[in-house]
Amino acid sequence: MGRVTLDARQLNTYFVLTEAVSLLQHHVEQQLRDEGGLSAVQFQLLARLAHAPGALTMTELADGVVYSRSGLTYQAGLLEKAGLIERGPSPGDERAVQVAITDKGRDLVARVLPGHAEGVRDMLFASLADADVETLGTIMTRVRDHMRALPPRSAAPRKKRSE
Amino acid sequence: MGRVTLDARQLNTYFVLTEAVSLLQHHVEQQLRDEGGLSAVQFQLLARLAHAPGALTMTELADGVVYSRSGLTYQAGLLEKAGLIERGPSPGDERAVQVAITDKGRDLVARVLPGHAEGVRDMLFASLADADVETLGTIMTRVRDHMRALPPRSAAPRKKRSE
DNA sequence: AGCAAGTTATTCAAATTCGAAGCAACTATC
DNA sequence: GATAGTTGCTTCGAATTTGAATAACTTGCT
Repeated sequence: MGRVTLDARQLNTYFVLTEAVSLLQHHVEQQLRDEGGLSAVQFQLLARLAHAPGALTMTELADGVVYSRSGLTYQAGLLEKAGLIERGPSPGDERAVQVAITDKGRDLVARVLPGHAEGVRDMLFASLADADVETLGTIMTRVRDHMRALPPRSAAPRKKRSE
Repeated sequence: MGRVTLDARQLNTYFVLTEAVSLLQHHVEQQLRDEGGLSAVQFQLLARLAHAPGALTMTELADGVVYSRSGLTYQAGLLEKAGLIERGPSPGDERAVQVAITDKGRDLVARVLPGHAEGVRDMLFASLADADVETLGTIMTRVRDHMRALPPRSAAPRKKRSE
Protein backbone atom coordinates (compact mmCIF):
# COMPACT_ATOMS: atom_id res chain seq x y z
CA MET A 1 0.00 0.00 0.00
CA GLY A 2 1.25 3.41 -0.96
CA ARG A 3 0.26 4.90 2.41
CA VAL A 4 -2.18 7.64 1.54
CA THR A 5 -2.85 9.97 4.45
CA LEU A 6 -4.45 13.38 4.34
CA ASP A 7 -3.87 16.13 1.84
CA ALA A 8 -3.63 19.75 2.87
CA ARG A 9 -7.27 20.49 2.21
CA GLN A 10 -8.49 17.58 4.26
CA LEU A 11 -6.20 18.51 7.10
CA ASN A 12 -7.45 22.05 7.08
CA THR A 13 -11.07 20.94 7.04
CA TYR A 14 -10.48 18.57 9.91
CA PHE A 15 -8.79 21.19 12.03
CA VAL A 16 -11.26 23.94 11.42
CA LEU A 17 -14.17 21.58 12.03
CA THR A 18 -12.95 20.53 15.44
CA GLU A 19 -11.86 24.04 16.35
CA ALA A 20 -15.21 25.56 15.48
CA VAL A 21 -17.16 22.92 17.34
CA SER A 22 -14.92 23.31 20.37
CA LEU A 23 -15.57 27.02 20.40
CA LEU A 24 -19.27 26.43 20.00
CA GLN A 25 -19.39 23.95 22.85
CA HIS A 26 -17.41 26.27 25.04
CA HIS A 27 -19.87 29.09 24.55
CA VAL A 28 -22.84 26.80 25.00
CA GLU A 29 -21.36 25.52 28.23
CA GLN A 30 -20.99 29.04 29.59
CA GLN A 31 -24.45 30.07 28.68
CA LEU A 32 -26.22 27.04 30.07
CA ARG A 33 -24.29 27.33 33.28
CA ASP A 34 -25.22 30.97 33.67
CA GLU A 35 -28.85 30.64 32.76
CA GLY A 36 -29.99 27.32 34.10
CA GLY A 37 -27.25 25.91 36.28
CA LEU A 38 -26.85 23.03 33.87
CA SER A 39 -23.78 21.59 32.23
CA ALA A 40 -23.91 20.91 28.52
CA VAL A 41 -24.10 17.19 29.13
CA GLN A 42 -26.99 17.56 31.50
CA PHE A 43 -28.84 19.74 29.05
CA GLN A 44 -28.23 17.27 26.27
CA LEU A 45 -29.59 14.47 28.37
CA LEU A 46 -32.70 16.38 29.35
CA ALA A 47 -33.29 17.62 25.81
CA ARG A 48 -33.04 14.13 24.43
CA LEU A 49 -35.42 12.81 27.02
CA ALA A 50 -37.84 15.63 26.39
CA HIS A 51 -37.80 14.83 22.70
CA ALA A 52 -38.13 11.09 23.07
CA PRO A 53 -41.60 9.57 22.64
CA GLY A 54 -41.29 7.63 25.90
CA ALA A 55 -38.71 6.61 28.41
CA LEU A 56 -35.23 5.49 27.39
CA THR A 57 -32.87 2.98 28.89
CA MET A 58 -29.55 4.13 30.27
CA THR A 59 -27.72 2.55 27.37
CA GLU A 60 -29.87 4.20 24.74
CA LEU A 61 -29.35 7.51 26.43
CA ALA A 62 -25.59 7.06 26.76
CA ASP A 63 -25.21 5.97 23.16
CA GLY A 64 -27.30 8.86 21.94
CA VAL A 65 -25.15 11.41 23.68
CA VAL A 66 -21.84 9.61 23.09
CA TYR A 67 -21.03 9.24 26.73
CA SER A 68 -19.62 6.55 28.97
CA ARG A 69 -22.11 4.44 30.89
CA SER A 70 -20.52 5.09 34.23
CA GLY A 71 -20.52 8.78 33.50
CA LEU A 72 -24.19 8.58 32.76
CA THR A 73 -24.88 6.81 36.03
CA TYR A 74 -23.22 9.69 37.81
CA GLN A 75 -25.12 12.38 35.93
CA ALA A 76 -28.40 10.54 36.21
CA GLY A 77 -27.86 10.48 39.95
CA LEU A 78 -27.47 14.22 40.01
CA LEU A 79 -30.45 14.87 37.77
CA GLU A 80 -32.64 12.52 39.76
CA LYS A 81 -31.61 14.14 43.02
CA ALA A 82 -32.57 17.46 41.49
CA GLY A 83 -35.97 16.04 40.58
CA LEU A 84 -35.48 16.52 36.85
CA ILE A 85 -35.64 12.88 35.83
CA GLU A 86 -36.93 9.64 37.28
CA ARG A 87 -35.47 6.18 37.06
CA GLY A 88 -37.64 3.10 37.17
CA PRO A 89 -37.56 -0.56 36.30
CA SER A 90 -38.00 -1.65 32.73
CA PRO A 91 -41.10 -3.75 31.98
CA GLY A 92 -39.51 -6.28 29.68
CA ASP A 93 -36.01 -6.49 31.07
CA GLU A 94 -35.45 -6.66 34.78
CA ARG A 95 -31.90 -5.37 34.75
CA ALA A 96 -32.56 -2.41 32.47
CA VAL A 97 -33.42 0.99 33.91
CA GLN A 98 -35.93 3.28 32.27
CA VAL A 99 -35.21 6.96 32.45
CA ALA A 100 -37.97 9.51 32.02
CA ILE A 101 -38.04 13.27 32.33
CA THR A 102 -40.28 14.81 34.97
CA ASP A 103 -42.52 17.83 34.61
CA LYS A 104 -39.96 19.83 36.50
CA GLY A 105 -37.37 18.67 33.99
CA ARG A 106 -39.55 19.68 31.09
CA ASP A 107 -40.10 23.08 32.63
CA LEU A 108 -36.39 23.61 33.02
CA VAL A 109 -35.70 22.61 29.43
CA ALA A 110 -38.44 24.95 28.27
CA ARG A 111 -37.01 27.75 30.35
CA VAL A 112 -33.45 27.30 29.15
CA LEU A 113 -34.16 26.44 25.53
CA PRO A 114 -34.85 29.92 24.14
CA GLY A 115 -31.57 31.31 25.41
CA HIS A 116 -29.77 28.26 24.23
CA ALA A 117 -31.30 28.49 20.78
CA GLU A 118 -30.48 32.14 20.60
CA GLY A 119 -26.88 31.46 21.51
CA VAL A 120 -26.55 28.76 18.92
CA ARG A 121 -28.08 31.00 16.33
CA ASP A 122 -25.68 33.82 17.10
CA MET A 123 -22.67 31.52 17.18
CA LEU A 124 -23.29 28.97 14.51
CA PHE A 125 -25.91 30.24 12.11
CA ALA A 126 -25.36 33.97 12.09
CA SER A 127 -22.73 33.70 9.38
CA LEU A 128 -24.44 31.04 7.29
CA ALA A 129 -27.01 31.28 4.53
CA ASP A 130 -29.97 28.90 4.57
CA ALA A 131 -28.42 26.89 1.80
CA ASP A 132 -25.23 26.49 3.82
CA VAL A 133 -27.18 25.23 6.79
CA GLU A 134 -28.81 22.61 4.64
CA THR A 135 -25.55 21.61 2.99
CA LEU A 136 -23.83 21.33 6.33
CA GLY A 137 -26.64 19.20 7.66
CA THR A 138 -26.51 16.89 4.68
CA ILE A 139 -22.78 16.41 4.86
CA MET A 140 -22.66 15.82 8.59
CA THR A 141 -25.57 13.40 8.41
CA ARG A 142 -23.63 11.33 5.93
CA VAL A 143 -20.56 11.43 8.16
CA ARG A 144 -22.56 10.55 11.24
CA ASP A 145 -24.30 7.62 9.58
CA HIS A 146 -20.99 6.34 8.28
CA MET A 147 -19.38 6.46 11.70
CA ARG A 148 -22.35 4.87 13.41
CA ALA A 149 -22.11 2.00 10.96
CA LEU A 150 -18.45 1.33 11.63
CA PRO A 151 -17.30 -1.55 13.82
CA PRO A 152 -17.40 -0.25 17.38
CA ARG A 153 -14.15 0.43 19.10
CA SER A 154 -15.55 1.08 22.54
CA ALA A 155 -19.00 2.01 23.69
CA ALA A 156 -21.22 1.19 20.75
CA PRO A 157 -23.63 -1.73 20.75
CA ARG A 158 -21.94 -5.09 20.49
CA LYS A 159 -22.54 -7.65 17.83
CA LYS A 160 -21.89 -11.29 18.38
CA ARG A 161 -19.37 -12.85 16.11
CA SER A 162 -19.70 -16.31 14.66
CA GLU A 163 -16.45 -17.66 16.08
CA MET B 1 -44.94 33.94 20.93
CA GLY B 2 -43.19 35.84 18.19
CA ARG B 3 -39.80 34.68 19.48
CA VAL B 4 -37.87 33.40 16.51
CA THR B 5 -35.36 30.79 17.55
CA LEU B 6 -34.25 27.86 15.45
CA ASP B 7 -36.24 26.23 12.71
CA ALA B 8 -36.33 22.49 12.27
CA ARG B 9 -33.57 22.42 9.72
CA GLN B 10 -31.20 24.45 11.86
CA LEU B 11 -31.92 22.31 14.86
CA ASN B 12 -31.21 19.17 12.89
CA THR B 13 -27.96 20.58 11.53
CA TYR B 14 -26.86 21.62 14.98
CA PHE B 15 -27.57 18.22 16.49
CA VAL B 16 -25.99 16.19 13.77
CA LEU B 17 -22.93 18.42 13.74
CA THR B 18 -22.23 17.97 17.42
CA GLU B 19 -23.10 14.31 17.34
CA ALA B 20 -20.77 13.56 14.46
CA VAL B 21 -17.90 15.50 15.99
CA SER B 22 -18.43 13.75 19.31
CA LEU B 23 -18.22 10.39 17.61
CA LEU B 24 -15.13 11.49 15.73
CA GLN B 25 -13.39 12.71 18.86
CA HIS B 26 -14.27 9.54 20.66
CA HIS B 27 -12.67 7.40 18.00
CA VAL B 28 -9.64 9.64 17.79
CA GLU B 29 -9.20 9.44 21.52
CA GLN B 30 -9.21 5.66 21.43
CA GLN B 31 -6.75 5.44 18.64
CA LEU B 32 -4.22 7.88 20.01
CA ARG B 33 -4.34 6.18 23.36
CA ASP B 34 -3.69 2.80 21.82
CA GLU B 35 -0.96 3.87 19.48
CA GLY B 36 1.01 6.55 21.23
CA GLY B 37 -0.15 6.68 24.81
CA LEU B 38 -1.39 10.22 24.23
CA SER B 39 -4.72 11.81 24.97
CA ALA B 40 -6.38 13.84 22.27
CA VAL B 41 -5.58 17.05 24.10
CA GLN B 42 -1.93 16.16 24.41
CA PHE B 43 -1.73 15.32 20.76
CA GLN B 44 -3.39 18.57 19.83
CA LEU B 45 -0.96 20.50 21.94
CA LEU B 46 2.05 18.76 20.45
CA ALA B 47 0.72 19.06 16.92
CA ARG B 48 0.12 22.74 17.33
CA LEU B 49 3.58 23.28 18.73
CA ALA B 50 5.12 21.23 15.95
CA HIS B 51 3.31 23.39 13.42
CA ALA B 52 4.14 26.71 15.03
CA PRO B 53 7.06 28.69 13.62
CA GLY B 54 8.56 29.19 17.06
CA ALA B 55 7.66 28.85 20.70
CA LEU B 56 4.25 29.84 22.02
CA THR B 57 3.14 31.25 25.32
CA MET B 58 0.82 29.25 27.55
CA THR B 59 -2.04 31.59 26.75
CA GLU B 60 -1.57 31.34 23.02
CA LEU B 61 -1.49 27.60 23.28
CA ALA B 62 -4.57 27.40 25.48
CA ASP B 63 -6.53 29.74 23.26
CA GLY B 64 -5.55 27.82 20.17
CA VAL B 65 -6.79 24.55 21.56
CA VAL B 66 -9.79 26.03 23.39
CA TYR B 67 -8.70 24.86 26.78
CA SER B 68 -8.59 26.27 30.27
CA ARG B 69 -5.31 27.77 31.43
CA SER B 70 -5.10 25.71 34.56
CA GLY B 71 -5.78 22.59 32.55
CA LEU B 72 -2.94 23.54 30.27
CA THR B 73 -0.58 24.01 33.19
CA TYR B 74 -1.40 20.48 34.27
CA GLN B 75 -0.92 18.97 30.82
CA ALA B 76 2.23 20.96 30.20
CA GLY B 77 3.59 19.51 33.40
CA LEU B 78 2.95 16.00 32.15
CA LEU B 79 4.37 16.65 28.72
CA GLU B 80 7.45 18.31 30.15
CA LYS B 81 8.03 15.45 32.54
CA ALA B 82 7.82 13.11 29.57
CA GLY B 83 10.43 15.22 27.79
CA LEU B 84 8.14 16.14 24.92
CA ILE B 85 8.09 19.88 25.49
CA GLU B 86 10.21 22.47 27.25
CA ARG B 87 9.14 25.52 29.16
CA GLY B 88 11.30 28.57 29.44
CA PRO B 89 11.09 32.26 30.24
CA SER B 90 9.79 34.68 27.68
CA PRO B 91 12.25 37.31 26.44
CA GLY B 92 9.95 40.30 26.37
CA ASP B 93 7.59 39.53 29.20
CA GLU B 94 8.90 38.29 32.50
CA ARG B 95 5.68 36.62 33.62
CA ALA B 96 4.98 34.77 30.37
CA VAL B 97 6.22 31.25 29.74
CA GLN B 98 7.42 30.09 26.36
CA VAL B 99 6.57 26.54 25.40
CA ALA B 100 8.54 24.72 22.72
CA ILE B 101 8.41 21.17 21.43
CA THR B 102 11.52 19.02 21.80
CA ASP B 103 13.03 16.67 19.25
CA LYS B 104 11.56 13.79 21.17
CA GLY B 105 8.19 15.47 20.94
CA ARG B 106 8.55 15.92 17.21
CA ASP B 107 9.48 12.31 16.81
CA LEU B 108 6.43 11.20 18.70
CA VAL B 109 4.14 13.38 16.63
CA ALA B 110 5.72 12.02 13.47
CA ARG B 111 5.26 8.49 14.71
CA VAL B 112 1.64 8.90 15.69
CA LEU B 113 0.53 11.11 12.84
CA PRO B 114 0.12 8.49 10.09
CA GLY B 115 -2.19 6.32 12.13
CA HIS B 116 -4.08 9.37 13.27
CA ALA B 117 -4.49 10.60 9.73
CA GLU B 118 -5.63 7.20 8.60
CA GLY B 119 -8.23 7.07 11.34
CA VAL B 120 -9.55 10.50 10.49
CA ARG B 121 -9.71 9.56 6.85
CA ASP B 122 -11.69 6.42 7.58
CA MET B 123 -14.03 8.21 9.95
CA LEU B 124 -14.54 11.61 8.50
CA PHE B 125 -13.55 11.60 4.86
CA ALA B 126 -14.41 8.10 3.71
CA SER B 127 -17.97 9.09 2.93
CA LEU B 128 -17.25 12.52 1.45
CA ALA B 129 -16.39 13.59 -2.07
CA ASP B 130 -13.56 16.05 -2.57
CA ALA B 131 -16.05 18.80 -3.26
CA ASP B 132 -17.79 18.09 0.04
CA VAL B 133 -14.52 18.34 1.91
CA GLU B 134 -13.89 21.72 0.40
CA THR B 135 -17.41 22.92 1.06
CA LEU B 136 -17.27 21.75 4.64
CA GLY B 137 -13.95 23.51 5.13
CA THR B 138 -15.27 26.74 3.69
CA ILE B 139 -18.38 26.74 5.83
CA MET B 140 -16.62 25.87 9.05
CA THR B 141 -13.93 28.44 8.41
CA ARG B 142 -16.61 31.09 8.19
CA VAL B 143 -18.20 29.86 11.39
CA ARG B 144 -14.89 29.72 13.19
CA ASP B 145 -13.89 33.21 12.15
CA HIS B 146 -17.25 34.55 13.19
CA MET B 147 -17.01 33.00 16.64
CA ARG B 148 -13.44 34.14 17.14
CA ALA B 149 -14.55 37.65 16.39
CA LEU B 150 -17.34 37.66 18.93
CA PRO B 151 -17.00 39.33 22.32
CA PRO B 152 -15.38 36.77 24.60
CA ARG B 153 -17.49 35.23 27.30
CA SER B 154 -14.65 33.57 29.15
CA ALA B 155 -11.21 32.52 28.02
CA ALA B 156 -10.68 34.31 24.75
CA PRO B 157 -8.20 37.15 24.38
CA ARG B 158 -9.53 40.42 25.67
CA LYS B 159 -9.76 43.52 23.64
CA LYS B 160 -9.83 46.92 25.16
CA ARG B 161 -12.99 48.84 24.55
CA SER B 162 -12.70 52.35 23.23
CA GLU B 163 -16.15 53.02 24.70
C1' DA C 1 8.01 57.88 40.56
C1' DG C 2 3.96 55.67 42.41
C1' DC C 3 -0.36 53.50 42.48
C1' DA C 4 -4.43 51.16 40.36
C1' DA C 5 -5.86 48.04 37.10
C1' DG C 6 -4.99 44.42 33.92
C1' DT C 7 -2.25 40.14 32.36
C1' DT C 8 0.17 35.68 32.90
C1' DA C 9 0.80 31.52 34.90
C1' DT C 10 0.34 28.36 38.82
C1' DT C 11 -1.78 26.16 42.89
C1' DC C 12 -5.67 24.43 45.16
C1' DA C 13 -10.10 22.14 46.15
C1' DA C 14 -14.03 20.29 44.16
C1' DA C 15 -16.46 18.21 40.39
C1' DT C 16 -16.46 15.33 36.49
C1' DT C 17 -14.84 11.68 33.58
C1' DC C 18 -13.43 7.15 32.24
C1' DG C 19 -12.28 2.09 32.38
C1' DA C 20 -12.12 -2.03 35.04
C1' DA C 21 -14.40 -4.87 38.12
C1' DG C 22 -18.57 -6.56 40.07
C1' DC C 23 -23.39 -7.98 40.25
C1' DA C 24 -27.83 -9.18 38.61
C1' DA C 25 -30.57 -10.70 34.87
C1' DC C 26 -31.14 -12.57 30.26
C1' DT C 27 -30.21 -16.04 26.34
C1' DA C 28 -28.64 -19.84 24.01
C1' DT C 29 -27.05 -24.32 23.91
C1' DC C 30 -26.81 -28.60 25.49
C1' DG D 1 -33.52 -26.73 33.23
C1' DA D 2 -28.63 -26.23 34.14
C1' DT D 3 -24.66 -23.70 32.78
C1' DA D 4 -21.70 -20.75 30.17
C1' DG D 5 -21.53 -16.52 27.91
C1' DT D 6 -23.64 -11.79 27.24
C1' DT D 7 -25.75 -7.63 28.46
C1' DG D 8 -27.25 -3.54 31.55
C1' DC D 9 -26.12 -0.89 35.12
C1' DT D 10 -23.51 0.59 39.21
C1' DT D 11 -19.43 1.05 42.18
C1' DC D 12 -14.78 2.05 42.66
C1' DG D 13 -10.25 4.21 42.06
C1' DA D 14 -7.37 7.07 39.34
C1' DA D 15 -6.80 10.75 36.15
C1' DT D 16 -8.35 14.92 34.29
C1' DT D 17 -10.72 19.38 34.20
C1' DT D 18 -12.37 23.57 35.86
C1' DG D 19 -12.92 28.14 38.36
C1' DA D 20 -11.39 30.75 42.22
C1' DA D 21 -7.66 32.42 44.68
C1' DT D 22 -2.79 33.70 44.53
C1' DA D 23 1.66 35.54 43.14
C1' DA D 24 4.55 37.94 39.90
C1' DC D 25 4.90 41.19 36.46
C1' DT D 26 3.37 45.02 33.14
C1' DT D 27 0.91 49.04 31.73
C1' DG D 28 -1.42 53.36 32.12
C1' DC D 29 -2.47 57.37 34.52
C1' DT D 30 -1.54 61.14 37.38
